[in-house]
Amino acid sequence: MSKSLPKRSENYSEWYNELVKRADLAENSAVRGCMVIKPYGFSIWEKMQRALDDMFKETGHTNAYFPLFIPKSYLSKEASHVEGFAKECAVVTHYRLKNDPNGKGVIVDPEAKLEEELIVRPTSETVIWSTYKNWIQSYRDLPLLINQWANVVRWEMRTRLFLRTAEFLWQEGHTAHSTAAEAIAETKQMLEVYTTFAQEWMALPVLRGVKTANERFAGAVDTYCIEALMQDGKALQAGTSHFLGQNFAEAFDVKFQSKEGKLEHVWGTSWGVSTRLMGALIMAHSDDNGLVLPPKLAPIQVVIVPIYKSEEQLQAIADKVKPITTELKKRGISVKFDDNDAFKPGYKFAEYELKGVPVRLAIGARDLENNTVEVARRDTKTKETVVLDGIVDHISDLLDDIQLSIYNKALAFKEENTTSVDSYEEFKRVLDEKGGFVLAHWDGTSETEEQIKEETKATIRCIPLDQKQEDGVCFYSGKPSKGRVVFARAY
RNA sequence: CGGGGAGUGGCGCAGCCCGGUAGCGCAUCUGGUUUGGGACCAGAGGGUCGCAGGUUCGAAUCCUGUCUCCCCGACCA
Repeated sequence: MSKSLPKRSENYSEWYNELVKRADLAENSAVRGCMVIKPYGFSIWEKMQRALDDMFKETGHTNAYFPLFIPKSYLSKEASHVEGFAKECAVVTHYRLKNDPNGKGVIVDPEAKLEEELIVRPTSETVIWSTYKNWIQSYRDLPLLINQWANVVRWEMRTRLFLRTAEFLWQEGHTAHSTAAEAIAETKQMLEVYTTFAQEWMALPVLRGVKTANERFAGAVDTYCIEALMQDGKALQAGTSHFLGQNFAEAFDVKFQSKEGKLEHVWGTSWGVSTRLMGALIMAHSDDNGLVLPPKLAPIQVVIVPIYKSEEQLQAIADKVKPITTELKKRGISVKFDDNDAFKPGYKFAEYELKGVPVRLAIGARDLENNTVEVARRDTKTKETVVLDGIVDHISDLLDDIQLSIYNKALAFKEENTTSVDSYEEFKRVLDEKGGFVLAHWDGTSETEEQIKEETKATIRCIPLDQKQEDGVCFYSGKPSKGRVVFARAY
């Protein structure tokens, strides 16, 4: 195993794959397309879950759990929904194994065929709406605001750790409302929640927008999304929030009696983010030395590496460090004192850089003498020697500073890599030479969008929510347009 | 599903063309010296070479079949 990572500039995707494995985030499993999320990677996901879950609760949602299996007939109830997922569903056909009569392990018992096949959920709208039918009778039962944390399966042809795996973890919110306006407000509210989470926790600036008909969730009236920009200039959809209209209510016959006594279909939303966010986090901030984690999501925020020659020195350092770690923990800062004797300091420095620990303290004999500590920050790779008095405040401020400066760096990158173009030539040139978000006028037709996709591999990421109304002409067809949309090559 | 590549100790690879009973680096274990940016020395353990057939006195190596994984395309959060 070579010591250094591949360079981003030389082979971005190899850099990503190696980083994920070397930083102990995840690995490929024995099952094709499925990943094992390793403890270090999972603790980052847990931090994401915690922050998001708190925000969901704060906005009135409660968690519940619905089954992994969906009767096949459910999927066919909403026409566009089936069409969207049919090609990538795993199907359970039998419920029993038996010993192979030829003595070669076990075989599927042909006697145990299911009357109706079960689909492993690719998303849960259908089971959930079939349940909501029983839960909703009156306007008094509304709104129904539910989230679930679950795994889902989409049988992908080509997979990549975190970015696209056959099984992945996510949360899916499913809400029911008595009016369209209220459901739309919910859809937008959750988009705001995702935006806040991405920006404040992941330090990831995002674009908010609406998907075009082509990119819309199968079964939705409108799909809202947040889009982030990765360091290689490709866009990544980081979260989606769907206004479902009455599509699923009609398909599953979910009606409520209004105050006026009328029977009406309810209005729905669904929204989700997945372990894909891990991919976004990695690709947005990390460098050729390894992960760069925003302090708010780092499993270990501060690591302390002792530098010593003897047991006595180590003990002296440990004594010096003890009150600091106690005080840091009291403030909710996670800290690790790495006194493992099996590795030298240099090894540890490299290791914690690879793992993206935001702040590293090194303390040795020199520091004991001078009452100082060496403070190194991961994001800028800078080091300074600081006196121990007031070190806890210093670290606490430093973590805030790192969180902010990672965000600002990503924001500057996003702005530098957002380009407005007015001709097809320019469009193609920017895509090939620079990448990033490309703002351009589009005539609003699916035909144009599809042809552009076919010719350039770029898709419309979204119609931005803050779109400026300006008259222009579509760079592809020359037809009139009312505003610019965001194109990019995407993950 | 098309096109390419690869399966050999835990990991990364060499050996295969030209058959002779398996080797290197990292990791692991033991002992010692080390410790301010990925330590060094000495010793040790660990592989029926993806699987199944075949050729041969003899197969990691040649032949046939088969399975799996990875990369590139079409599909997708």
